[in-house]
Amino acid sequence: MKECDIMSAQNDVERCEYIHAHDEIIAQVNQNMPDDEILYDLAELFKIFGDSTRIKILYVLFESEMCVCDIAQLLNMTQSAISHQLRALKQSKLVKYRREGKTVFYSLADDHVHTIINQGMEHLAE
Amino acid sequence: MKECDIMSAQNDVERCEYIHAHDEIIAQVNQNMPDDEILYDLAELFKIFGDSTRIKILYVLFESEMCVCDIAQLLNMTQSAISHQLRALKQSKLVKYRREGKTVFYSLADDHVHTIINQGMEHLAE
DNA sequence: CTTTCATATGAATTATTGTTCATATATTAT
DNA sequence: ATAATATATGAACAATAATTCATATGAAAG
Repeated sequence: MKECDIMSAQNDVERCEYIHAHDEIIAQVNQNMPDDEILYDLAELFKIFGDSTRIKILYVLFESEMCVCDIAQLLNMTQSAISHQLRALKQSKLVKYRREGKTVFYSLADDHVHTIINQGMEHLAE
Repeated sequence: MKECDIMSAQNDVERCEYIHAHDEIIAQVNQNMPDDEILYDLAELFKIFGDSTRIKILYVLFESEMCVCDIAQLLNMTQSAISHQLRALKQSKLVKYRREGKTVFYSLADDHVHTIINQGMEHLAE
């Protein structure tokens, strides 16, 4: 398969008879749609909020910074499970941590977490 | 295994020697933590945002209501894939729809979608 | 330096999820 | 009725992800 065939194959989607969206709208979509890479990252970020264990961890951290073991006990889960999830939260920069001897204290990284979760809650409440 | 064993087994989590969180904090966490069912629903909601195809659909709908086929063409995906994802968005009440003959037009349900996505974008930008 | 405690991590397993394919439903036109 | 078009949906498959288990790392104490 030649390169140009790959490109044209990409455009070989089923088409409906009438396109309802006007050219103006299509132009606006193309203009305002962020790059694929950014949209991918955005989805990855929301994926992090899409697990009840991580949501619970964030709720715990709303109250105070806390060490891994305390979080595990509060949520009645294993240290390993919590540690794995904290890693995900850390990689998304939703939590930060500081070490104090053997203990590692985690806390919320910034205020977007609050806003995002609150908006989610509001949406559910409707 | 007796019932009471199941109950007590639940509390048989590894414990660290020192609990750092003070009683006051633990009480606050227990008080402010929503019910498990709500936290589960919240995670389910964010799961919907956690897929780039659905994010793209939402971005398209930022511009205008649109029919399934137009969305499929704009995103260069099959009608079936888009329809499946629209169902997920519909079930989470993130989009609504109206029928006009053979065509079904989808649009954003409320403004939480904007806020949530914007906050996500802001977080990424930091 | 060895032991102990808190945390992190790799591998395996199980569960979930997105897309495709085939087909069903719904609406309009012939 | 029948055909044609737009959308929806069930089943299968492939890809991801959460938890567990075993073990590694890192820090403090003996």
